[in-house]
Amino acid sequence: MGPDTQTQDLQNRMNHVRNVLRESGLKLTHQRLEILNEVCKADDHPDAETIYRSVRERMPTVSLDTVYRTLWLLLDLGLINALGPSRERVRFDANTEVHHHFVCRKCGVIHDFTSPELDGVQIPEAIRDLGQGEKMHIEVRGLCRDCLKDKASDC
Amino acid sequence: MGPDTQTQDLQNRMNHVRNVLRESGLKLTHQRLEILNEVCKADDHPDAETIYRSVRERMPTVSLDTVYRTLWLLLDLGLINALGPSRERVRFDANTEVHHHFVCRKCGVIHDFTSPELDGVQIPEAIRDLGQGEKMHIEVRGLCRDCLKDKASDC
DNA sequence: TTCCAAATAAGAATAAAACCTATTTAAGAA
DNA sequence: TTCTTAAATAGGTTTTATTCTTATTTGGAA
Ligand SMILES: [Mn+2]
Ligand SMILES: [Mn+2]
Ligand SMILES: [Zn+2]
Ligand SMILES: [Zn+2]
Repeated sequence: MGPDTQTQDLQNRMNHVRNVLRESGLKLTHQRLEILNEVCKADDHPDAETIYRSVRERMPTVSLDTVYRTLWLLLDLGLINALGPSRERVRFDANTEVHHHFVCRKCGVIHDFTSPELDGVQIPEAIRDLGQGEKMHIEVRGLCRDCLKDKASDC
Repeated sequence: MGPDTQTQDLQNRMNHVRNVLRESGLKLTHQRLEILNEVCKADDHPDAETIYRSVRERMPTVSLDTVYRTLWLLLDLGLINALGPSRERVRFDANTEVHHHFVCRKCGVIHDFTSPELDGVQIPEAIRDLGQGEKMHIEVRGLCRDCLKDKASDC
């Protein structure tokens, strides 16, 4: 993928986000566009502080709070992803049998599940180039039954 | 699994940990055994604070710091697992194509990878009972090339 | 029983993320 | 264009999960 294609991609991306924001009745602020631009340019999974520092080069008065708010907003809109669950503390699991987790994105409850298909999944060969794989974590995120019920009764 | 089997299981578990600690030249303190007991009894993925409160009922002078140190120790020994961000901040990813992550447990670097097998994995039916699955996160944890090299040169 | 490295308790420190509020601004209406 | 206002921001403060510091205690070997 050449630099032209990449630039084109970024343009498309920016336009798409502009549309989503507009359709959601959200304002297209300079801050949001700069932050979006930075997170789209990065391919190394930056944290909020790193994005903050980059944005500040072009926009010295931007606040860290705005960076956080904007990133959570883009996440809610499904325009970016987050690694390592936010607002969560570490939780411990003494169950060492093979099993996986369903994590509720609203209340944070974690349920175990097993699944013949997933239980059999092995660490793929492809990661040999990246390092030595030790453990695989498979996690499904969504809304638990209780939170679905709460949402339904909000009408 | 009846209550007797469960008690038996817990006993086996405790004995196993006693052996691992002894073999590693670590002390079998009352605190460690109480904390281990609590984390093994729980099946709801408790956080450190919750374990702390439970342990404190039987051992009122235990400190939160000891709970944390013990849980990280058990984790290092491979006797329990951790869910969520340990010592890590949230990181963002604007790449919305289907892909997965290799996370180095030492330096925290995150690399993308794709794998025909994993890319095809769907959210299993089994979680219907638990709620509405929205996204699947597959993550391989291990040591990256650089950290492997560092470890080798430590000799 | 004695001894000491390892472990702990208690309190202080750190830092990621959220909160508060006065001020600014995007964007629709006039 | 100017006016209007709810939404968004800046900057400072607060919260809180986790780690650090240090004086004291203790497990376990001799
Ligand atoms: Mn589990
Ligand atoms: Mn990625
Ligand atoms: Zn929930
Ligand atoms: Zn590494």
